[in-house]
Amino acid sequence: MALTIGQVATAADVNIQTIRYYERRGLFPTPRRTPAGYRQYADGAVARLRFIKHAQELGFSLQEIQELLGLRVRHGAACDAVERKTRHKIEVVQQRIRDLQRLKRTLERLAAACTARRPTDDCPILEVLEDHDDIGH
Amino acid sequence: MALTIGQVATAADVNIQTIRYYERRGLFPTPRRTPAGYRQYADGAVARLRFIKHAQELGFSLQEIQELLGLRVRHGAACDAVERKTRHKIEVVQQRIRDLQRLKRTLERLAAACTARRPTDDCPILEVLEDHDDIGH
DNA sequence: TTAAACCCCGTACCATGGTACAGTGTCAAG
DNA sequence: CTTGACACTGTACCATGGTACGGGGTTTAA
Repeated sequence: MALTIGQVATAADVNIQTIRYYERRGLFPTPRRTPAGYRQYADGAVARLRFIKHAQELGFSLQEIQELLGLRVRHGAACDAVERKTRHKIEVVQQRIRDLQRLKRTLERLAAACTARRPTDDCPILEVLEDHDDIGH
Repeated sequence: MALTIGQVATAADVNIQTIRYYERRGLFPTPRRTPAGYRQYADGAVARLRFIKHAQELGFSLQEIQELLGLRVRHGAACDAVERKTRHKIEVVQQRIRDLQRLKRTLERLAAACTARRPTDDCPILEVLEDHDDIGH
């Protein structure tokens, strides 16, 4: 069951142009074509697009996403490299989570101060930086 | 102790042009000027820049950062609005944390499969995504 | 008092991640 | 056998977040 680019675009809720753009960028495999030159996709294409969208929302660039998608286990080959990349990504993600948690705590303190009608510093959000500066970059 | 734009830029490790760009965008307060028109900054400017850089790494746009920096409690007035905004930001941050935690689990599963040297199907990341897709937006 | 090093402003340019448009070809229903 | 919806390519354009450049004034230290 081959899908046209339009069907894939609709299913994944992206623009047709975006799919072609990804193809040009190398994020998307070049699909088979009909004799007339129409692209033909399998169902997996939709999942791939959804993955890309999701990873983008999480702050990964297309370049990084391309790397993520490239991490596949091919019969033992290059498995070490794949694992190293993955573990590095995990570190980065973990650090981002920690930072966001710190920001959340700061915001919660601010909200609490607000409820108590206690005036805050000029810019309480900057507190998030205390003892924080050069961790993890 | 007033700092020149160049000193601030060096201390915060950003480009001078970037500071002026932030000023134009309204992210950065317009500083006092010397008679010759040179910008004069206080120490706080460096912290502010570092916060901006940091928040960007966490995936906030300059627009969002501007909103974050604007959150403060001013003698009772407009307190409700600030609290509402702050709680909304907390939601946003919490959702981002959840998304990243899910991604981390995904990556961990991939790394584990890799360690086991069990060659999986074409794209293990996609597989793990199947039960991942439309949660939480 | 002059050269280096800094600052000013305005404008142009860059990368990323798309999105639109023009001109053309294809397919399927009436 | 035509009309409308869709596809193709190529190129131009958009927003965001900067960065560089040109043409000028200022400060500082030899």
